[in-house]
Amino acid sequence: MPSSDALLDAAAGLLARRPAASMAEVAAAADISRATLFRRFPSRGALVEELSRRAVQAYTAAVDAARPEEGDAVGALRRLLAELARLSPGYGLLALQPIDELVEADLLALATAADDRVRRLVHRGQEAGEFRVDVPAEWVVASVTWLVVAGADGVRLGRLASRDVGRLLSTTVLDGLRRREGEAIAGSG
Amino acid sequence: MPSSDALLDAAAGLLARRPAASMAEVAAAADISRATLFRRFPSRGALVEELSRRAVQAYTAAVDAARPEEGDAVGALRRLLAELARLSPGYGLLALQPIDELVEADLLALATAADDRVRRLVHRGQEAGEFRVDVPAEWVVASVTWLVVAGADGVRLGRLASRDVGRLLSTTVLDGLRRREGEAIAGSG
DNA sequence: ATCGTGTGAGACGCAAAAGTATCAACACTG
DNA sequence: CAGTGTTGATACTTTTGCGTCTCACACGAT
Repeated sequence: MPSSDALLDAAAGLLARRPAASMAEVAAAADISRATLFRRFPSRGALVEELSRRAVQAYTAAVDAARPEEGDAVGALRRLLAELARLSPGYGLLALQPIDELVEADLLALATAADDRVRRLVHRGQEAGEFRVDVPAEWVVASVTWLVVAGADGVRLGRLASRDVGRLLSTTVLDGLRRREGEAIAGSG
Repeated sequence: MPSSDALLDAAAGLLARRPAASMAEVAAAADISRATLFRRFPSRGALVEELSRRAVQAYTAAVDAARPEEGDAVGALRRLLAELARLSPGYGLLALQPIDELVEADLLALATAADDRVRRLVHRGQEAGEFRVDVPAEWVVASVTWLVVAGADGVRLGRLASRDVGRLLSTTVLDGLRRREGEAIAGSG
């Protein structure tokens, strides 16, 4: 009898890999019977909604924990990446992939609000001269999101050590964004 | 009556967002009737196989065009990123997401071979002293793959200009990988 | 005008999956 | 022991999607 957390973790892991998996497969992955699965979640939609909710909450919690408004922008971004790397192995943000239009409006608003805090962090760093100004904040949000997915995927496939992901995330994101003294900024050619 | 290309583009766009979409939805997205869709592809499996084939071939063609074995590693990687950025808007590699075990073995082999060429390019750059050695080639492959997805997604959502994607890809990947003279390499802390 | 081709609309059978209901087994509690 | 509650197994109905088929219509070529 796995706890509700273990059930959701197993379901997230399976559905991230195979979004079309049936409720029977989900139940098998969680080591419970199909009947019990339907007792906990009255429908498939309710299950994926709960999964989306957890993913968005984990993302929001990571942004909260990073305190993106405090200190210098480089340090704040580094804290954020560390938080995001922490939650990626296991089930991570993979459930965020199909977060297009189907999810509940309040969840979308939560995710958007967290994205906005990251955007403001980038703008703050640009105004302070820490970040290059020819990299749009939107690209930072998008690349961070998908690089977290890249890390989780690499770990899942056994091609990346999970303890390395945080460092690699920081390297890739920060080195492409940080502005160095005396370095010319390339134009858009 | 959309051409076969237009049909496949529409199908790829939909299935990348919603891998569980039904054939009826695919037909609607391509603006043809369900009957016609089945006339062109005898089964759903045949459709997704064709989609996977196209995606893998586009990826392989991009690697070919970049000539990763020629010239210095930085330039070669820059060429590769430019090629990948070119194919991303439209439908890109999104169809590669569910390339886990379901696809045909020959396609998987093709994709793996192209990945290997990229890995060798990274190793070559590391041995030549152009790239830092504390970033595993596996991370480069994974991050490039998903950053291409990030670019395509940003363009699709209207948040990124497609002509900027190539430059941003280069900035993010190369600045995190290139080794600079006189710069200390951070340990894994 | 008529033939051939491709298309959309719709109905059909079939299988798989969703969701519901029942029952027996087991654990925990007093 | 009696009572309560959760689970698994199983059978069942309903829904959904796949794949096939037929038919009518539009179109171009002859």
